Amino acid sequence: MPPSKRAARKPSRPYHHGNLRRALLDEALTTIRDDGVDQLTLREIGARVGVSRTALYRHFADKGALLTAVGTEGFRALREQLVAAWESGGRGEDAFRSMGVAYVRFAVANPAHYRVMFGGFVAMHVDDPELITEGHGAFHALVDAIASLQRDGFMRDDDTALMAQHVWALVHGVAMLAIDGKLPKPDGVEALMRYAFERLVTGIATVPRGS
Amino acid sequence: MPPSKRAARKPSRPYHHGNLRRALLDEALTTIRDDGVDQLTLREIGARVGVSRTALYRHFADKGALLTAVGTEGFRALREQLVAAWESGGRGEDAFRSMGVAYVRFAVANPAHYRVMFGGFVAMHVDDPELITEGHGAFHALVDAIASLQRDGFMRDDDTALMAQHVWALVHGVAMLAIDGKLPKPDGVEALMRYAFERLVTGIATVPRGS
DNA sequence: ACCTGAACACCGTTCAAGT
DNA sequence: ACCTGAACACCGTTCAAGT
Repeated sequence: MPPSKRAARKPSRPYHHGNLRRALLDEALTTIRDDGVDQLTLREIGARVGVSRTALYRHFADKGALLTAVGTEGFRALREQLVAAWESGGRGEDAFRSMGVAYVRFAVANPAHYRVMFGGFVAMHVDDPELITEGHGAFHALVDAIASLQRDGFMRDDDTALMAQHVWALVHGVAMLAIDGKLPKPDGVEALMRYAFERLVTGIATVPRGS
Repeated sequence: MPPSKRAARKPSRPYHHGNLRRALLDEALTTIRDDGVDQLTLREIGARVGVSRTALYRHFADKGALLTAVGTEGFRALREQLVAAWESGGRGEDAFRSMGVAYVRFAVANPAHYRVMFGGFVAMHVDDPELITEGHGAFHALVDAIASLQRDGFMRDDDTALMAQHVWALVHGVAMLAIDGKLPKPDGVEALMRYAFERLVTGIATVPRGS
């Protein structure tokens, strides 16, 4: 085979990637979504992107760093969807419920990605500052909404962070049960969301709603 | 080296294990507890038990089957602790809270084991009948307690399974946040448990308790 | 700076062979 | 039946070398 045209076209950028980091990350996300996280091999991503097995180490210290970046992107996307649900829902009690639905939907729509974020893979660098920042960001979307509902008198005047942890635990639990397939098909997720969020709101609202 | 005495002692059982399956499983549990699940290699367990690398395949079809057995044992242990908490707590509202505490404590005491049970490792055989049976068993401890509280008029007369899923989601969520280290040290877990179970009971009790 | 191929030390699993 | 060593096809990571 003769050398390809593209190799000769731009000598100042001799290799074929302007943004290899981005390409590798996208490929990793695709692989995780389609095949699951344990099908993710550095060699395969390299091959798919059209690059040597070791080129990845120019952009990520190791496999853990790549997974950390994947998790970071996940928290960013999750926060965006939570904020969107809160704002487009009118920032009231209904919007709060919409946030919960958005949270669970994110996990159900991206189960493997969600698992990387919360799966506790030892390979992941849990102390990475960017990961922590984005994780806090997603949590803060919840804190902000609760604080707003407290200000408007809809929710109990308990410690906001504690309330947010309580809510987070519930939506996280529902999400995990859903993606683990532990809920009855086909409507188990929807049914549990409706029930759980109703009982949640009853538990933390200012005025207890009866039945 | 001359052949050891033990080799000659009992020709009818020529090798050195009466219950290799049990020994392998125990070694796997120890490794998972001490070093985490991704340090678990079949070769290493074999070596630790004093057996060839491939002897394991006589008792487990593959690594996934071993992990499945580990998960199964976990669900059995969890159920035992839930039932113990419920019964020794007097089968009332306090006992219900004790079950929640017992659940979270199990996860916190055995984080790696708990993660195998719920981590969604693709390697695990999620369709294994024993795993499913034990998983259902643990869940049923919750269902039974709730049904009892409903009978005694303490809890709302909603669908018992749905209520149990709601409770399960919350304790599971609290447990996951705890073992992921996402709660403030050193008392974040205890504080959240107190708050979350209080609000949970308020949400699902017959008579709404005020503040 | 960025990328490469070869090499190293692993891993799960298979298989023919021993007792 | 149960166990063994050798072999196979992988994997993450390192490293000297190329442009």
